[in-house]
Amino acid sequence: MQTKLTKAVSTAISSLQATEKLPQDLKINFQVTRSKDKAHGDFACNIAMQLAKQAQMAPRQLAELLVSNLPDDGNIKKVEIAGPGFLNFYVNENLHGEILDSVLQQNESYGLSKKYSNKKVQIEFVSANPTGPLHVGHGRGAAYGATIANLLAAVGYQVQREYYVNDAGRQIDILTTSVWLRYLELCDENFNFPVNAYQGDYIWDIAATLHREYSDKFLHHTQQWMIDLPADEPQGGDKEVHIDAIIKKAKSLLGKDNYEIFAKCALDTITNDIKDDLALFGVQYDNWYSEKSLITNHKVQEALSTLEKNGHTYEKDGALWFRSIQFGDEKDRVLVRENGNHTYFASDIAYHLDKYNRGFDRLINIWGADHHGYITRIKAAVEALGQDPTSLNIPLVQFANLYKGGKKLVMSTRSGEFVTLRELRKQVGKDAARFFYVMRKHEQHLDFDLDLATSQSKDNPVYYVQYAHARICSIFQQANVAMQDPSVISADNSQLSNQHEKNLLKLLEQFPEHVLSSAEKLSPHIVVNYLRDLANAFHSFYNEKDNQVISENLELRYARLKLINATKIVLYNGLNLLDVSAPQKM
RNA sequence: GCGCCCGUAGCUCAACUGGAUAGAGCACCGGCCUUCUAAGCCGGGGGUUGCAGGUUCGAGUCCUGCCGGGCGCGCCA
Repeated sequence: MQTKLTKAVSTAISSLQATEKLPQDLKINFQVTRSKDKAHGDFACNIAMQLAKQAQMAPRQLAELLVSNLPDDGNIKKVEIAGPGFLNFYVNENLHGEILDSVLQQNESYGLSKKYSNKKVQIEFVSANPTGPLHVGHGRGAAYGATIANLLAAVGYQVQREYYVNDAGRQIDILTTSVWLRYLELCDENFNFPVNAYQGDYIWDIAATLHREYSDKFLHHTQQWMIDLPADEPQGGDKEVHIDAIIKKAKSLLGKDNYEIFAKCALDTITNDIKDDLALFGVQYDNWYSEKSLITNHKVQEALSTLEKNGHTYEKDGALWFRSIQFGDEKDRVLVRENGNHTYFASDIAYHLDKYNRGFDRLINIWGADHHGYITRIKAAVEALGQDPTSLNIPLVQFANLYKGGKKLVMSTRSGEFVTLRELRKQVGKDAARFFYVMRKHEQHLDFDLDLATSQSKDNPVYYVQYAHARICSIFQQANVAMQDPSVISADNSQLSNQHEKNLLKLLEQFPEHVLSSAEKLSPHIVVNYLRDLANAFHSFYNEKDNQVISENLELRYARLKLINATKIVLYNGLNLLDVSAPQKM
C-alpha cells in the first residue's frame, strides 16, 4: 500500500511537471508513512512541505494542486490536507479483514519475505576467547546476533552463523599454563598461584580431568621451574613478565607434545562448554572457524602478500606495516613484528579475506562496544584488499551492566568473578533472558537487574506476550474447536467491526513491515515492541465483555476465532524470530 | 590530550532515521474477577528531551560550543 501511494504521488508530480505547473528540475525526496494518529488518516505524505520552496508556493496550496492531480485509484478513499501541508490518505484496505485469510493461509511463513533472496550474508558473533565460560556480557551479543540472523533469514537472506575461535596466541598459553599449575597443585605441589593466571574454578576441573587420566605423569617439582623465575606482582615484580616466564618453563619441561595435551584438553573442554551453553540458549552456529587454521593453511601469509603486492605495506624499525592512514585510519598499523610474529590484526585481515573468498555479499561482525577503535582499521584493510567496505557492517553491542540488590556488579574473566550465562539462564530461563537482551537498542547500555529478571513475576515483559498466546490457545480449547476447523477458516470477516477488532486487524497487517525494517536496521527491538503492541491489543479486546469470543451468535463466534487464530499465528511467528517459546498454557 | 558512543517522566526504555499534541512498562493513585486464564483490562497524575546557540515550513533526531557518563587510543589478543 505504501508503495502504491508513493507511486500515485510521483505520478501527480510528473503530470504537474508535464503541464508546467511545477518546475522540471525538482529534488524529490518524500516519504509516505503510516500515521501515528487515527485522526491523520491511514498514511501521511510530507511532499508538499518538501517541495514548497522549490516550487515557490505555499505548502497547503501545493498540496491542493497535488491532490487534484492524483491518479484515480480505487485504493484511495479520501485525501485530506492537514497541519502545515500533510497529505493524509484514507485508504480502502482491510475493510473486510481480508488480511485474516492471508495470515491463516501462510501460517508460519506469514511475515517472511523474499526481498533479499539472492543475497548471502555471514554473521559472526560472540567469538569470545575460549579461555573460560561465557558470561552475561557475552549473552547480549549471543541473543542479538542470533536474532539478527533469524531476521535476515526471514527477509530472504541465505545466512551463515559463524563463531571465530581465537585458539592461537598468548591467552591460550596462559590458559594452558594455568591448567598445568592447577594440575601440579593436585599433585600436592605448593606454590603461589600467579595473579595473572586464570583463577576460575573451571581450571581446576580441567586439571582434575587430566590428573585422573595421567596421574603424576606431567609432574615437575616446583623447585625445577621456580629457579630464576622473575617475581610476581605481590612480590614487587611484573605479573606479565612472571607468567611469560612460567609459560616458557612449562613448554620446555613438558616438551611440545605433552604441552599440546594440556592445550588441547583445555581448549576442547572450554569450547565444548561454550557450544553446549549457546545451544541451550537457543543459539546455533553453522560454522566454528579456527584462528589457528588460518596460520596452518598459510592464509595469513597469503593476505599479507596480497597487501604487499598492492603496495599497501612498508617496512620500518624491522617490522612490516600496513598503510592504513591512506584509508582513513589515524595511524599505520603493524602486521609483522620485529620478532617475526604476525599481529592479531594480521590474522584478522586474513580471516576477513577468507570470508570474502567464501562468496558472501555481506558480512556482519557483532562486536562489543570496547572494540569500536578497531573498526576503521579493519575496514581499511578490507578496502585495501579490494573489497567494498560498506559490505561489512559492524554493529556494536554495548555492555550489559548487572545489578543485584541495587548494586552494580563488577566482572572480570581473569579473576573468575563473573556471572556466567549458564547461571543466568538457570535463574531466569532461556525465554526471559533472550527477550530481555534484545528489548533495547543494541547501541544502548543495558541495565540487567538480576532481582527483577529472576523474580518470575509479572514485571517480566516476556510473560505479557506469551500470556496473550496462551490465552488464545485456551479459548480454542474452551470452544472445543480446532484452529484448522473449516468453519474458522471460512468464517465471515465482515462480522468484525468494532474498534478492538479493527485494531487487531490493522496490527496483524503490519507485521511483515516490522519484520522487514527490524531486519534492515539490524534492530530486533522493533519486533519486540510490535509484539507488545499486538499483545496489548489482544488483551484489550479480550477484556471487553462485548467481545466474548465464544458468543451465542455462531457467525460472530467463528469470525472472532478466526481473528484470534491469526493473532496467535503472528505472536508465534514473532516470538519464534526471537527464539522465545510460545506456550499453550501458562 | 585525541577519537567514538550515550544523555528523553522518579526508574528502565520507545519515538517508523527531519514530521503533526514526545509514547510504553515499572513505581504511585482510583476503578474492573459467580461469564472464554486478573501473569490481564480501563482511567489519573507525572516532561523546558543535560545546557546554550545555529540550520528550516518543522529539531528528541542535523551542525557548533559547553556540562555529565561509558568506552577506546600497544610491535596485546
